[in-house]
Amino acid sequence: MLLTKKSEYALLSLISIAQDDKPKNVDVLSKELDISKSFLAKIMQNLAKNELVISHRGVNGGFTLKKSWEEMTILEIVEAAEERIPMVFECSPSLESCPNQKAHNCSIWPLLNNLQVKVNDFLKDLTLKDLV
Amino acid sequence: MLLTKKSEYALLSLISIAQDDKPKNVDVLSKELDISKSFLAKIMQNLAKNELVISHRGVNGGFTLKKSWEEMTILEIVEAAEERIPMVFECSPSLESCPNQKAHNCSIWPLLNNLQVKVNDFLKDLTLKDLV
DNA sequence: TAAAATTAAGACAAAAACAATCGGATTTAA
DNA sequence: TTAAATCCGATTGTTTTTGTCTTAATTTTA
Repeated sequence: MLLTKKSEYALLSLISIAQDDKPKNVDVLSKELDISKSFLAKIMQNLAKNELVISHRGVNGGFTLKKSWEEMTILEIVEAAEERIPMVFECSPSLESCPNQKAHNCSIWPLLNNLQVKVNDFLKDLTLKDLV
Repeated sequence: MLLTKKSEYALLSLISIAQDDKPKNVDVLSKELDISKSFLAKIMQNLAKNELVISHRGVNGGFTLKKSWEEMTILEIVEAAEERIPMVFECSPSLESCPNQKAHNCSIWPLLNNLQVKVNDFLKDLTLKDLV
């Protein structure tokens, strides 16, 4: 599977946060989406590290968007949530990612890389706004 | 990851088989590609079940292509090797594949499904011939 | 016909990836 | 000062991936 539940939860959470002006905390989010609270907390930490959301600690804390929704691409959301880009195959992102460095002479690397580029472009050209 | 080693091995094996007129057996293939023999044997069984190759048992046996390489799409190869279509996410192939049947009212399903269709189309429009 | 070569099939297992869970530390508003 | 909230690292359980092993079935050649 190209994406995991981390991406699903990140996208659904951001959509919910984007539609609220006050900080939204993981307790509320996890109940709203009916998902694990601690698991979501870690995902939100990654979104905060990557500057997609601002975390507000303490009482009445939670998360707010750091960028406007039309500036936030699906690719960067997924990349932050998964802590890597979504990969078609281990070697597909670049020549260097081939485990044996044989990609320059590989009969299937061009295929895999072409698809990877298409996937990246698709996710890069859509923003959070397109989902809401 | 969208694809696993099953697809990698299937594609590399078929490319090798396509370039030979005699049946090629898994012992030769696994040495040529430097991969596990029994693992490859199971993948080849799936390709045979899906009528992409013909298996020849006994002495001087092995596998030959069942269709011409320009008729064999990458999608059907991958589908046979993985025993399912490569999925963007668990729900992306269709409305029915949403575990909760909530896809018709889901804010991210259209995104996931759109990408799934793009991936399918990409793999469907390429054939084994394009790799050789 | 017998032996050798090969695929077929299924049970089993190790390793990696995925999906959480938990506990304690830190920060902040009231 | 206390309750509410995030932060962070360690750990655990489950599922998927990537094989291994064994036995059976089939085919060819000698």
